[in-house]
Amino acid sequence: MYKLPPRNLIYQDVLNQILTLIKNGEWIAGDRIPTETELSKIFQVSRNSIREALKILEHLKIISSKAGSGTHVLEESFQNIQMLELVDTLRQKSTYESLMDTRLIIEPELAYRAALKANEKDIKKLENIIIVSINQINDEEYFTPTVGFSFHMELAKIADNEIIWKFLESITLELLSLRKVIMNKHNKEDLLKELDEHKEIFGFIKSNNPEQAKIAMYNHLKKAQNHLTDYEN
Amino acid sequence: MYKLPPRNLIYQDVLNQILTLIKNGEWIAGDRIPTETELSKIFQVSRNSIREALKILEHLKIISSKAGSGTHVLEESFQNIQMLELVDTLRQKSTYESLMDTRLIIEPELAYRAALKANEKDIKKLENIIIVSINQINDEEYFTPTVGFSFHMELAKIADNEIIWKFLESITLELLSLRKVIMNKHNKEDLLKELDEHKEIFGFIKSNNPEQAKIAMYNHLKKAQNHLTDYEN
DNA sequence: AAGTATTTGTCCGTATGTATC
DNA sequence: GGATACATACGGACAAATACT
Repeated sequence: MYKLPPRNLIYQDVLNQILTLIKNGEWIAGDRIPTETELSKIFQVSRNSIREALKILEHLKIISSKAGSGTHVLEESFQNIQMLELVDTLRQKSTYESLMDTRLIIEPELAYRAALKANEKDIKKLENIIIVSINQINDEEYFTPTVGFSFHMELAKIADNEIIWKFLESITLELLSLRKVIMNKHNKEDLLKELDEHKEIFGFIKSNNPEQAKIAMYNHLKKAQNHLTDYEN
Repeated sequence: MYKLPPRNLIYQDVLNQILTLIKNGEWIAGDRIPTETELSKIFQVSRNSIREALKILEHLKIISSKAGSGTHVLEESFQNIQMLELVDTLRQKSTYESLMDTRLIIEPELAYRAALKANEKDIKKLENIIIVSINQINDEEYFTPTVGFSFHMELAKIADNEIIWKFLESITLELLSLRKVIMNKHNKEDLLKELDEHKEIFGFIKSNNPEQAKIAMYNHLKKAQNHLTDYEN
């Protein structure tokens, strides 16, 4: 026997329909949309279901409801629908390959910038992160697949762009949630190799050599990619 | 008289409290959380208000509710909370300066890749976009601040990374919604200069010269930044 | 395997606070 | 300031899906 497809929930249906109305420009930024009671008549569902859909749209900052004055489409609705699509893409297209490729686009440039901008305090902090990593790897009591994470993130912080920093954090944490990354770091030897590459990048940052830092970062990420490919073959 | 700060909405309060419980690890992925009726007793609010909060968390893919089996914290809750924070950062930190800086990190590398990967069809498409732009600029009937948009996006498409492509789209559309970008393109002369730079980048892509394409893109974006600074002084 | 209990899904009615004219 | 229209919030009821015994 085949399973029936799960029945659509009403609030999700309403949500999608309203979203489509706004996307299609039938309800435009600034417009006041029908009242909850009117919507419940239009869609032939209860006011509760309407409200659940509206509360979601409100949280997405696409609409705004106020007692007395009704519900309006926000001026920023277009941008926030874009955000929604960005999140959808991020969820659907996140594979090991695509995420590593994304890092490959961003991180070499961040290394370049870090080599230009790093001050003494930044250098100290990076140095400390490397020392902690060494200890973590030698202290084999626990397994540490996230051992290199803080080095990459600190480097992004030095590059001094909060948007890219947060974006890279999402990308990298998503990557860590995939099993494949852990395959890449299942023995001490591999972890130490990775650490050596971090040391090399750090050296170029410390000596203010942006071009070399960038190349070293590119090669570092490429190796991780190739290393995994080896395993799979 | 001073206005009282708007009273917190109950569903938002509940939402934040539940989110905090999950962030703090008190409710962990896989856990079944209290029933709606229990929650309404715990928080001392109606079941409707609980549901409005839960529906938002469900849409964020942090929890999942099913009739009969209750509400559970999803395995991907951690990543999706990250997504939430990414969107918050994107909303809060998006200024002309930070967004242009973000493009400056990403787009030169995309130009580099485009010069490596572009096939004949891609070249044709880019060429066509430039021709359309020329016509749009000469056809002064309407003002076209988005005239350069499709060139940049097509280039990102050729670079062949959907995540970065969508990310750049969000960034760029957000940028276009800021008034400042339009200041940058208020006369025909400026638009034609911009177009010339596009032609230059295109030339390097067509002749498979990644290094030059990258440099040209970098300079192109830098000029836009500087141009605006001139206006402000 | 069948029936009962539990839990979310959906609906309705009502009272209250708030904005607008 | 009074009347009206609206969202906010509550409680109760039953249906539908799942779990449990």
